[in-house]
Amino acid sequence: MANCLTNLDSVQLDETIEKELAAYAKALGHPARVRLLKILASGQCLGTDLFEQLDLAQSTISEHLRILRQAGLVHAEVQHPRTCFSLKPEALAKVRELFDYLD
Amino acid sequence: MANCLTNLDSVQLDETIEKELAAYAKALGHPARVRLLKILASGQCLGTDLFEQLDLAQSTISEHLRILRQAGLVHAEVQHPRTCFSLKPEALAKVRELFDYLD
DNA sequence: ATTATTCATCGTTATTAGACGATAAAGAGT
DNA sequence: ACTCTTTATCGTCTAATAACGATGAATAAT
Repeated sequence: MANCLTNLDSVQLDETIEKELAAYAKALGHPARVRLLKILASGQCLGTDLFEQLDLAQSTISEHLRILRQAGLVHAEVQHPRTCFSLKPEALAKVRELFDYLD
Repeated sequence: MANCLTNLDSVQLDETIEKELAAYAKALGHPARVRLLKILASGQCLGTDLFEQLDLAQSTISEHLRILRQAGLVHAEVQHPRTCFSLKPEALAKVRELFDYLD
C-alpha cells in the first residue's frame, strides 16, 4: 500500500464549498453550455444570435440558458421581445476560486 | 439591446475543447466527488479510508470513484484486497487549462 | 386591434444518474 | 482448502436531465 495517507483528520473539508463547486461544475457539464459561455465571454448577445451557434432546438437552448442563469453564470436582461444575455463578470473568477479548494 | 455583440464570427469555437471541458466538469458535478478529490489532493488513499469520509454506502462511493477514474481525474492501483486511489497529478492542471478556453 | 418577433414554458419521451443492498471476485493469510 | 478483507459489480428503484414541438406571453410596430 506504499505511502498511503495516514492522517485524514488533517484534511480540511468544507461541505459548503464542495456543494458550490459541484453546482457550478454541473452547470458546466454539457458541451452546449460550455459553448454558450464561450460565446458570451466575448460579449453580450441576443438569444437569436446564440440560437444560430448551436445545432439544437430553440427551446433546448433556452433551457440550457436557464440552467446557466440559475447557476449564477449568466445574466439575462429582458428587452421585449428580445433578451440580452451576458456572462456574469465575477462568475469565472468565482469558479476558479472554488476550484482552488482542491489544492 | 445596448452594445450587443455583432460579429460572432470572430468567436473561435472548438468543439473538442468544449466536450473535454464539459466531461471534466460533469465528473466534478457532484459534492461527493468533489470531496473525494479534495481528500486525494492531500495524498493517496485506500478505499476504506475514503469510505469513512462520506456518509454514503460503499457501493455508491465506489461508483463515484469509477466516474472520477473514467474522467481521468483519479488513478487506482489495485493491491489486493485493497486499492490505492490517487489524484492524477496532471489532472487539475488540465482542467484549469481547459477552463481558460472561456476567457 | 392586429400582427410579428422573440424567448420562456409546457407536455412528452427517452436516457442517464444516483442511491442502496446483495453478491461476486481476488488474493493473503491461516 | 478455507476464511477474511476489501473493492467492484449487479439488479433495482427513483429522480433528474436532455431533447423536441407546440404553445404562450409580452411588447413594438403597423
